[in-house]
Amino acid sequence: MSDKREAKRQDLQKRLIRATYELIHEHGVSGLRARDITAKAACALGSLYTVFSDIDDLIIHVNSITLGELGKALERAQKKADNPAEKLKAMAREYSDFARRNTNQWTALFEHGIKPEKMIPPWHIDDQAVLIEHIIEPLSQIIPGLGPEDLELRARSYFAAVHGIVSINMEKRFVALPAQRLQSELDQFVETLIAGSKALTKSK
Amino acid sequence: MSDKREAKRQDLQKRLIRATYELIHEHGVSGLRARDITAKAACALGSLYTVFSDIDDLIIHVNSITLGELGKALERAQKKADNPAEKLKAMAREYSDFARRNTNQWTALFEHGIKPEKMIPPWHIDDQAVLIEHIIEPLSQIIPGLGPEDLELRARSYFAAVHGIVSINMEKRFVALPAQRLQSELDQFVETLIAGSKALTKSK
DNA sequence: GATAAAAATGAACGACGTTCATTTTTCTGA
DNA sequence: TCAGAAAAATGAACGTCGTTCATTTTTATC
Repeated sequence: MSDKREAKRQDLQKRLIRATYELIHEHGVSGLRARDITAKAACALGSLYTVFSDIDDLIIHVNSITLGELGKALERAQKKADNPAEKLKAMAREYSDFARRNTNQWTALFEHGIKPEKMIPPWHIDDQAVLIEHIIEPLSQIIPGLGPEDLELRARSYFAAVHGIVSINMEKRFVALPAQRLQSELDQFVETLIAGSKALTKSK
Repeated sequence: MSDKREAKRQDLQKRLIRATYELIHEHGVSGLRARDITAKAACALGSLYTVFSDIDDLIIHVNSITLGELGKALERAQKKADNPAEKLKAMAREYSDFARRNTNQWTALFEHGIKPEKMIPPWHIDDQAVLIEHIIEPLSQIIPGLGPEDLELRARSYFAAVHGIVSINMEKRFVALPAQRLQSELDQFVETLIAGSKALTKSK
């Protein structure tokens, strides 16, 4: 058996990621401490650095898990609806709901101040595709005749717009809308976007 | 003269804010150190805490200055255009340009992870009104017959949407669009929003 | 099972924000 | 004008934290 080492290594990784996930879930990313993580993972302080380069590295792994969960939630929401416009509205609603249900994880994912000097690993950037991929198909039905790369760009912008509305309501800046009000505002917003898209493609 | 104390106090405040402003402008908020601030302000380390409660307190003051600058920029952009739709587009463009020109300040303003436990002072929340106030009037011409509070909410959402698009392009998440491409995407986006607003108000 | 290689450990380091005992400056009133 | 009180400035010291590293423990090889 030559892979007991690898097995232990992977187990340690898993325990550290799980511990970080739980600490972020419960207490948020801002109070995250290396000593708490290693205590929860039942390993020594230094062990963290034999498996991850950084605490940020660990946070990024948790963020990828969060992206996976968010992707599943968006996919489910979209599958329930049966026409493109309803799919987009359902996803916007689910996005805001997910942020409300998992505020700490969501904050870690989007508001964790990245140190500008070091790069985000490519695999994590790939994991962010879930934010957009379920938008593309319904959008293509609403705006037919758009090339694949224009379509993806448009999907990005629409995601970013919804994200902006949700995130401004999650932060303390401005007054936070009650959940009910935010949802109707989002509905209205997506409808406006769809109506505008249709109007402009027709006139062109 | 009984106010020499007050004068010195205010001078110290000004020097600390100016020093923080310059350090953020040059090196960004992430590398900000109390020792650098006080060195630049030519005072002792401890003096910072006789005038501000925190480094965060100081950052908030700088953020309010940035909001003022941003507000002026948006106002100028809006004044140059001569119809509501062009005003909104000009402001979206200027918003993205401002973020590009003053990336470090902009990041400090919007992405500085706020410690969730302590409150943002009311005067700083008030200062954020500049982000919205120049949107309201043009928007009211595009969507007539909307009550003042609905109008303000709508303006907030539209600002947040543009902010979302800009901020996703400023961060490393997803690929950053070239400035040119972002501007045309923003133009397109604002036009879509306007067309959609008009279409929906007409049909209702 | 002896030896070498790899990994785990936690004490120690360095950087930082904040505090606090001490010194310096300012104010008061005779 | 000056003595004494009040306020403010000072920077050394403290505590917390992320990260490193010499040492110990575990695993692989023959």
